[in-house]
Amino acid sequence: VARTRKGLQRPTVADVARLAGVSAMTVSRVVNREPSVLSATREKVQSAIATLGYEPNQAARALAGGRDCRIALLHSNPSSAYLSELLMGCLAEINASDAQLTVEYADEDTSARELVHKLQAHRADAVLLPPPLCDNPELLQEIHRAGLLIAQVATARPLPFAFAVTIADEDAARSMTEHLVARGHERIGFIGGNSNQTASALRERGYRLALGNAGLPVTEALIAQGDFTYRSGLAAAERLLAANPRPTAIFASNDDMAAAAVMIAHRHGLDVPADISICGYDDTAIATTVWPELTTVRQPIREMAARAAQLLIAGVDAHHRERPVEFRHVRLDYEIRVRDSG
Amino acid sequence: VARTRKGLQRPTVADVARLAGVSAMTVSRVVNREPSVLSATREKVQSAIATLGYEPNQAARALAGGRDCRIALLHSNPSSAYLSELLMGCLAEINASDAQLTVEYADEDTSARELVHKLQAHRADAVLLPPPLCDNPELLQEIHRAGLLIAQVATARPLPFAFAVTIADEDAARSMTEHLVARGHERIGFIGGNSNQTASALRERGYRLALGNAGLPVTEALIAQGDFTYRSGLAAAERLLAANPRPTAIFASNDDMAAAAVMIAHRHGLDVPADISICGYDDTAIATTVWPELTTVRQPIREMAARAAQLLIAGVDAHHRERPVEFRHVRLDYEIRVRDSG
DNA sequence: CTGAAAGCGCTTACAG
DNA sequence: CTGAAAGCGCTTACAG
Repeated sequence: VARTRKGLQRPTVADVARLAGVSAMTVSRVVNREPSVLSATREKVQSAIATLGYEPNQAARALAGGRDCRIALLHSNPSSAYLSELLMGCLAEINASDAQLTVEYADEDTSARELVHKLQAHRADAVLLPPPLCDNPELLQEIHRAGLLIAQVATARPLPFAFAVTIADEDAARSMTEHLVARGHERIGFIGGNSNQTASALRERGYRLALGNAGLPVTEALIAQGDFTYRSGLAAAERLLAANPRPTAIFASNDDMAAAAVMIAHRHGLDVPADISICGYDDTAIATTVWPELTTVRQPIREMAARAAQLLIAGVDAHHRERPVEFRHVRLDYEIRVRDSG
Repeated sequence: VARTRKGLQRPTVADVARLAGVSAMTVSRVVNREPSVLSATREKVQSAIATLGYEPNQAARALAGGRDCRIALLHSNPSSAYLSELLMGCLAEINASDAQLTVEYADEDTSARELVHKLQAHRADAVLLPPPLCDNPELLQEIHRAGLLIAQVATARPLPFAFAVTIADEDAARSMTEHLVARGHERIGFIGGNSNQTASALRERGYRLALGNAGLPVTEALIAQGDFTYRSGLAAAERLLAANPRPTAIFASNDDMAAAAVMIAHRHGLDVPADISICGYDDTAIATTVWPELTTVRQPIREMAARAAQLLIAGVDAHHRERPVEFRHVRLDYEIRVRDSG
């Protein structure tokens, strides 16, 4: 005869079982979507769940199930817009299961060893890596050797021993360039991203491809190197505007650099987009806070993070049950978001 | 004789108890820092914990303790920099305890009722509210009536039935203005924040106070209204620069508007800070991504969120144990960060 | 396809 | 100040 230790009791499996006229086991099976339940039984249970407003107790599930999944989000310093999207995506997925999220910061000069130690100190089972960390082979190796599961987000070089969630960067960059071509631009500048991220090369390749397909020349004076920071976009845009004749459009490899290009254009007395079109990449918050708002490639960062977290959680579970882990590489859709800047 | 269901067993209270020669209960007491344990006993236990590398299982604690603390971060749309700081602060604190974090978005026109329903659907026990939601009396009332605990972050109007974590906004704004005065500025423009946030008025008051203290006139033409968005900063800065004579410094009520002011200054061909000094407020990521980097008031958003989460967790626990909840209002320190913009 | 029993690792409520 | 017992709400492993 159980005594009540808590004030406001929530319904439990036992309550649901009683109401549905089945055992607790069966309730558990329905909740966990096991296929072996007769649909008649399933329905009785589901209606009992609905009428009681039953919600499984995650702590009990974790304890009984012997799971305990901690996933770490390891970031160096993506823009805060990127980071908050990553966080929101992870949290949504993590809350649905009974996992825990920890966030770790990786300094430029933190060694792979140190990072792995930090992860282990926090008892992480798996690690979600956004760029540029997802492209650091040494770090990936070290984490893998430590027995942690890995999910690479937005990498161009998915590893055979890691999950990966990407978009088709080359296609996206090609589409964006084609959009500018379709608007009549023939001198289209390009600001490249940091070469330590594999996606950078893909974006440039897409740009070059589109020009080639359109029969336009690829002019090296119209290609400037940036490193994804606003600051680098400033310098790169200056260089591009110094070209003679100057470009009538600039496609930057991310929104921060595109925003910087807008600023430089304004300082040169140019109207955007009347005098020059400027497009970005990512569709982070800055794309809609600057004026004019940026035409950009929407990369579904939040969804990508959610998917990555989901893969990791399932992977940890499989690992736990000593089942083989299948490292899937998932590709999500991008979108061209046309706004006022070009 | 327990059979092993898991592969890699971590040490449990039983293991620690055995090694320390005490009961599991005593281990639990030590872990929970109960004062009633003899220090000799405590030390034996602690050394056993250390040698085994014991870490309590949060799921088991939550289950046995009958707790189950869910805290919701309810945001409308602070800048993503602000949001990611909030998230990081919450996560740090939440992970330390066995709470869960859910993030909810509140649209402009979501009614207080709907929001409360959403919170209840997610079984939130407590809500952390950043501006401007923390200043919405109707929403606060409704949440309170629903029996959820509230923590207001960065409000100027802490409620008697809510936790609050703030900085001294008026003092901070006064200090920043004094800094500009000390640099010899006599015509200092001000860009105000959205009047739906109580902190906005405090910042303006600090600005006016500093001018008064310095014997400088308060010129209404040098005060422009913004709403904390980059866009509004653009317009406000234009207005200020139209004043004759124009200001030699502008103090904006947040970094986004300060960054916008920098952009407008540049468009007017003005050098920052040679021709005009520009200062911000918050010290979010944009302060160091724009060029020149912004002199600003550092508001420790992450720490504020962490503290708020901590108060909420303790509050939920107290509530659970039917102990009285004491609504503390905590004030953290701000800092003037002098950089290149002014 | 469904169920009775045992156990996950901790804490509560009692004793002493 | 410390401990033996029971229980938190669920799932595993085994039967049938």
